[in-house]
Amino acid sequence: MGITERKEREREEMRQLILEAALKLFLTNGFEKVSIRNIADEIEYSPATIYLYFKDKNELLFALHQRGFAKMVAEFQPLRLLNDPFEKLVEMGRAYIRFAVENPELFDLMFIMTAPMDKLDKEDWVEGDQAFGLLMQVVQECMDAGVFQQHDIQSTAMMIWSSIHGYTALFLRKRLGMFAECDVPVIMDDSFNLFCETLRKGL
Amino acid sequence: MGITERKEREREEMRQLILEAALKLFLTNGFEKVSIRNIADEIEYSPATIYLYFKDKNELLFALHQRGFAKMVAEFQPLRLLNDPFEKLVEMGRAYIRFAVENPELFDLMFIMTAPMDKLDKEDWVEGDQAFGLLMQVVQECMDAGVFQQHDIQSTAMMIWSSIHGYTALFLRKRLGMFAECDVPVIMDDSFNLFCETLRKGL
DNA sequence: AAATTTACTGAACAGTGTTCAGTAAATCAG
DNA sequence: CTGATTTACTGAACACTGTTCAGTAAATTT
Repeated sequence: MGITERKEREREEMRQLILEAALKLFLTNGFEKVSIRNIADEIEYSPATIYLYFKDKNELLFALHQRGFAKMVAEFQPLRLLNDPFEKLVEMGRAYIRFAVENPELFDLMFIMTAPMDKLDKEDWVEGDQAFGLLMQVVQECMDAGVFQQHDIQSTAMMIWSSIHGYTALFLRKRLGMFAECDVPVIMDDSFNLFCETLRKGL
Repeated sequence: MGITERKEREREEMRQLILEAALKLFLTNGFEKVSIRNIADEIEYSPATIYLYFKDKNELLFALHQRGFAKMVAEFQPLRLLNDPFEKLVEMGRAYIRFAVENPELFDLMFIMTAPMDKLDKEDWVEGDQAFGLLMQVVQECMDAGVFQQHDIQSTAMMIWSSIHGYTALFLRKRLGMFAECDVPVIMDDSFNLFCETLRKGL
């Protein structure tokens, strides 16, 4: 009975169609300014239809959020080639910041916006979990290689992630108004390099 | 002609009345769930009245945001008594995190939400500027005392602020789902202590 | 061919931020 | 004190928002 399979496939195609349209609109107009009606218009369906494929707007956002992680993980792949674990860590941080600056809307959805996380009960956040696992792995390598002293991995990884995340969060939410606009990138860079140096010397 | 003075005073009182009501509602119900109409109801005025005192919702939010900074600065005062500059820095970080955890809505407004910063043209962000100045001062003291090596102050202060801010941003936006809920505070604390230790050794 | 399931929609509900003509009171000028 | 003007406020509306639900037309099953 291939008919139910086809139905299911069509259903999945429709979901993807919605997500694609939503992503396109979000990336061009920003999240705040895109409504369910806009998305419905884009795919030439009624707004009510969207609710046949997603429970509510948050679920739709969460689906996009997963796409964001897929993209980020893809961009992290080249790092696997690096041999020096510390260099790998540093480049990972740089990639994180670069991703945030180049994909502000996606990054927002993944790490800053409240909306997509509102419904999540407990440990459904597989994507975040995996990404953090990757970081812990690299940190472990640094410790094994003697670049860092032995410390609790979770806390160490958390410390590094938080630090890197801080830059992006403050930058994306426009909290660096105390610097001249043109100085911001260079200060961010200097600051990041200083952090790396400090880690290498002090951790 | 004391009449214009009285008018001005009454106007300021009205502004404060609105802000007080708004803050009360925001802190009890969260920012997302409070509308201009709610605030108007609370003070028993028409919604349109609020627009006679604030250009739009963002301006109202920005006014509250300033109150948040006032409260934060007040909580930072006891730190002035500390003599050891490094201890001062550490306690400043701890106070920042504590403020975020104990006043999540205010902190959100001050450092995470986009809304209040949307209209701000360039360097209107006096509050943030002052707070950052305070941090730079302490960092300078640490360098002078020989706890840190000499580095560019702005970048160093930025590095420290970002790092501390990262914890709070990830925590408040519920991105620590990879840890068991009960572990979060202890990991945050371990991680913060590790950061301080790393700074002392490596900076 | 008839009955049933599926996919979709128009219209509505209750809410949002914001504007604006209109009103009543306070202030000013003569 | 009276009439004109300014001030403070409001009700109603506009153009949105997310979401629901009865109703419809097509696809599928019987």
